[in-house]
Amino acid sequence: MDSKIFNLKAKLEVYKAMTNGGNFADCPVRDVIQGISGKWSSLLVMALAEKPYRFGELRRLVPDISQRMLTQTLYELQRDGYVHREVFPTKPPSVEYSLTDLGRSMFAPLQMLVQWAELNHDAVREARAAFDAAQP
Amino acid sequence: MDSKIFNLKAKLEVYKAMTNGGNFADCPVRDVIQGISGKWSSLLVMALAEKPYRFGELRRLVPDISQRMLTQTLYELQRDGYVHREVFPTKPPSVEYSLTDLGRSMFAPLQMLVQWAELNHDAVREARAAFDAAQP
DNA sequence: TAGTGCTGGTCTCTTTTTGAAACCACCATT
DNA sequence: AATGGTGGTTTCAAAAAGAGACCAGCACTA
Repeated sequence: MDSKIFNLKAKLEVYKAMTNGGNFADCPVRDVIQGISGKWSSLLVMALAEKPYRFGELRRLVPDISQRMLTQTLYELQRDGYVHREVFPTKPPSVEYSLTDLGRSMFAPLQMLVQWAELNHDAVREARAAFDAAQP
Repeated sequence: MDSKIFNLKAKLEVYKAMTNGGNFADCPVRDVIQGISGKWSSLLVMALAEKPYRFGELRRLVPDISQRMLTQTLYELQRDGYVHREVFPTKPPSVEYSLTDLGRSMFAPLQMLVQWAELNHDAVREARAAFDAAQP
C-alpha cells in the first residue's frame, strides 16, 4: 500500500469522530459542530447561559445583530434542542428564550473555548498585527 | 466549595468576557471566537492537530471543501497565529501547514467541544427530528 | 377617536460570502 | 508531445447575510 494513502487513512480518535472514519457524507460530529459554529450561535448561547432573555432584550444586548438573523439563529438553536422558546400571553405577547438542559451541557465545553479566548486574545491580536506588518 | 456557586461564578466571568462588560459589539473574546467559528476552521485545526499536512493532502482529506475556501481558511488561520505555513523548495515546491504552539493550545478546549458533540449528537438529532415533526 | 408606541416578528432588496469550475506556470513522467 | 501533479488565482453563479420597510394586535394618550 502506498504510504501516503495509508497516512491519510490513519487518523486520531478525535479526527475520526469529526470525519466519521472517512465517511464525510454522514458525520454526526461535524453536523453538530457546524450547528453551533455560526456567527451568532455561540454568542447567543453565552447570553442565555446567564439568564433567560426576551427577543427584544437579546436584540438590545447584541446591537449589531439584525432582527432577521436573531430570529433565524434562535430558531436553529431551538430546533437543535439548545434553546427553549416560551410565549407568554401578555399584551402584547412576550417571548422568552432560555437554555435547555442540553444547551447548558453544551455551554460547559463552550465555556472552555471562551476562557481560552479570554486568556489568549492578546496573542492572537499580536499574531495578526505581525502577519499584516510582514505582508508586502 | 459549593459547586453550584462555583459554576455560577464561572458563568458570570465567561459572560463578562464574552460581552466585554455589557459592550457586545466591540469585544476581544468575540473577535477571537469568530475567527475560529467559521465553517471550515475547526475542521482544519482538528486535521492539523494530528500532524502537519500539505495543501493537496488537506484537499483530499476534506473532499467537500473548495480549493478557494481551503486557501482562504488556511490564510486566516495563519494570520491569527494558529497555523504555520512553510514552503519547501522541491520541484514542484510543496507547502506544509502545521499547528503553532498557539494553535495547539487552542486545540485543547476545541477538543472538549468535539468530544461533547460526539457524546451528544444523538440528542441533537432527536431534538431536530422532534422539532421538525411538531411543525405544521 | 385618531395618533403613537411597544411587542415579535416577516418581506423585500442589496451587499457580502461561498461554491464550482476554469485557468496558470513549472517540471517530471510516459 | 501529451499527461499529470504541485499550489494556488480568477471568474462567474448561487447562497447567505445585512438594512430597512412593513405588519397585526393591544395600550395609552390627546
